Amino acid sequence: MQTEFLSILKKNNLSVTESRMKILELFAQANGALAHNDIEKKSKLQFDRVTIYRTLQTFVEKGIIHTIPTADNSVLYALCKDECTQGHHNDNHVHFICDSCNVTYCLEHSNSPSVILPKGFKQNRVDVVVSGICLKCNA
Amino acid sequence: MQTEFLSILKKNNLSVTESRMKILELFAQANGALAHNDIEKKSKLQFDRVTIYRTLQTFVEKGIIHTIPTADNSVLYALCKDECTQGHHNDNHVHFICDSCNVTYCLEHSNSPSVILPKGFKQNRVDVVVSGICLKCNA
DNA sequence: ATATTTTTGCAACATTATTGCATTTTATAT
DNA sequence: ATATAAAATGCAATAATGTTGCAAAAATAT
Repeated sequence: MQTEFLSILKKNNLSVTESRMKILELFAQANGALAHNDIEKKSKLQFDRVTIYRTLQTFVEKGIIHTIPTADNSVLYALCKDECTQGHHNDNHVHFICDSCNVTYCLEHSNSPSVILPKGFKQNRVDVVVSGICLKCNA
Repeated sequence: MQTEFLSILKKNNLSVTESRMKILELFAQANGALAHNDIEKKSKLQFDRVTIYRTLQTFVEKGIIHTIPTADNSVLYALCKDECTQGHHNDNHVHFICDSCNVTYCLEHSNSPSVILPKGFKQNRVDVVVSGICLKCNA
């Protein structure tokens, strides 16, 4: 596990630091997406707020994590799959937010459906966010 | 126009106040969605920031406007169509954010495609946000 | 082992959002 | 039309969130 995080950082030409390793670990442990605040709580007093902001920003730039749009103003982040590279995210999958437990899932195997746009509109990227009740809460 | 705003408020059992009328007007004038901050700027010094927060919140609750998810942390609001009622939004349409001019459109006639979820997940609502180049910027 | 580069923590600051309460405005009942 | 009740507003205080510069510390390269 640790070695996996290590190779992620190496692969992206990032220095291996305690905070980066820890934050990668938190994402791996989480069964869903994390907000900045979640990370802050889970790593209580371990490192500065600013470090978390900067780490998340770096990870997004490098294509290690991606942001998930939400209707409220919270910014969520989740681990990207291998196909993501710097400057190009391949997060063309559906995100699911559970109304009950509030966990956000990346549904890797539900590809975003294509949308028919009016004439003159050129599509660049599509985000699909479904909300409802997740597998666990439904049981 | 004024009478329309008035009936919207009446219909929702809301007192008719200057700020509410003005904010409805701003939404009607805008060719896209508005952020809290847009409203604050456009109504400079007319009313308090807090009033804007509260008005937006009330409008969302009543189903007069709806929020639009965005990948950055900004919260956008747009007028709902008639089918929306208190507690139930019917904003089942695609939102389009122009990467160039940053205007957000509600594409009323592009219905959100249905998404196939994994077993056990129950769908409640779908938000589709497409980004790209809009009609005006494309010309 | 040392020099260079990068990251971190701290402090200060900016922006965005929330709450309580007194005042004002709007709606209601006479 | 006026008095009363109900609701909305503005202000102040506070909280939460996000950003920047810079010195100290840690990681990498030589």
